[in-house]
Amino acid sequence: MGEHPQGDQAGQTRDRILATAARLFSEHGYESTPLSQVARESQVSKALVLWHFDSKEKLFRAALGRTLEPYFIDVDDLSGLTEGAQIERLIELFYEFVRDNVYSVRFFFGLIVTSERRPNDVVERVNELYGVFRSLLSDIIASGQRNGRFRADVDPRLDASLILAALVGILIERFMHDEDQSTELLAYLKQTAVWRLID
Amino acid sequence: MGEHPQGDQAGQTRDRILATAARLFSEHGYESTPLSQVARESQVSKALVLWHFDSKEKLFRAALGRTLEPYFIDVDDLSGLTEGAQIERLIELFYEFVRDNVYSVRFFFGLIVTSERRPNDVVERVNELYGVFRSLLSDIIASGQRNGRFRADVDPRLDASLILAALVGILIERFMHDEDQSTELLAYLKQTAVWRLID
DNA sequence: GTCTATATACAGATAGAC
DNA sequence: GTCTATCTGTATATAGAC
Repeated sequence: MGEHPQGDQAGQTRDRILATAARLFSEHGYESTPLSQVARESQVSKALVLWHFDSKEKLFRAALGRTLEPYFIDVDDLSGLTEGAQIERLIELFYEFVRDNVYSVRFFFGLIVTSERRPNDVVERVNELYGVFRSLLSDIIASGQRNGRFRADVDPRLDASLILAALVGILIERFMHDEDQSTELLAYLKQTAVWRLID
Repeated sequence: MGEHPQGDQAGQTRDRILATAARLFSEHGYESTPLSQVARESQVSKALVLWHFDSKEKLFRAALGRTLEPYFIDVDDLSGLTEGAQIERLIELFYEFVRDNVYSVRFFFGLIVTSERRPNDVVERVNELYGVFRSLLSDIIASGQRNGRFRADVDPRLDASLILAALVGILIERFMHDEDQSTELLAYLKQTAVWRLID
């Protein structure tokens, strides 16, 4: 497993440090989170933190992994729905996912945007999820076109990307205004995204 | 003006420091930009930097102001165009603006997203520009509706917000993939944004 | 206005006892 | 595994000469 073999009671302390670090890095960023704070809030000494993780850099990597754990999309029962309803459902899922992970989503956005300390694995993981989502949307649109429910002159791939872009934009607006009319905008997106495909 | 009265040759050195600081803060962020680097690249001593700006915090504020200077939208000759063409032009203007200010736009995004050290004046300024843009779009759509060129069942305000959200989303995708098919997506947005209004 | 030299604080990391 | 004490580097900021 880790760098150090572990005794009977597993990595209790190590785990507590990791959880604290993940939270603090997410909230304040790498540079603004001293090891002393991680240690204090984990109720251990700095030395112990470093004994477990060797360096701040490695602690950060480990914390990233922890933060990425809940990152998956649980695509449930879309099968019974029409293409239009499937798209609406996917938009809802995306939004719910973000709502449930505001802190870390915000954190990863920060990581990517500020461009410094941008671990490839993180970017890849986020891209991967983004890709899954886009493929799903794209496939649904193409399917709708095949059985004549959607107009034939839209590009499924581009349309999927556009819906996703709009979602991300709405998300960003939420970050800026903290709690505003973004739900209204989301409802409007659901409405028009599908509606545009049908006419 | 500033805290210190200035001699004949104006604030040459002060200005050079400010420009350097604005660049470095934009590129590397506040925490990762030591005063020593600002001093070195400005070819002055650390002490002089602090003599001019009193503290790193104040230097940062001053640099923010400098970075915000080019932030305005030059809305040229939209009068001769149809509503559809006006919308396309606005989308182009937004994109060009971002392209010409990648570093600082990225920087401000980072500031807002990471939530720490988020000066109110910056957020307000960005919001202001965002608002101007949205109002313009909204007015154009409403105008198009009045003279029957656009369908009546869209909400101008929400539609404007949605277009803007999509633009921001495309921008973010650019940040993630550095140079990709975002121009293709932009073209698609221009096409569908208008096209959706006409049908 | 501009410098060198210094004060002071705190960061990450190590040594070694228990 | 966990601690206290310490090392070492570097950060912001100040003092005081020029």
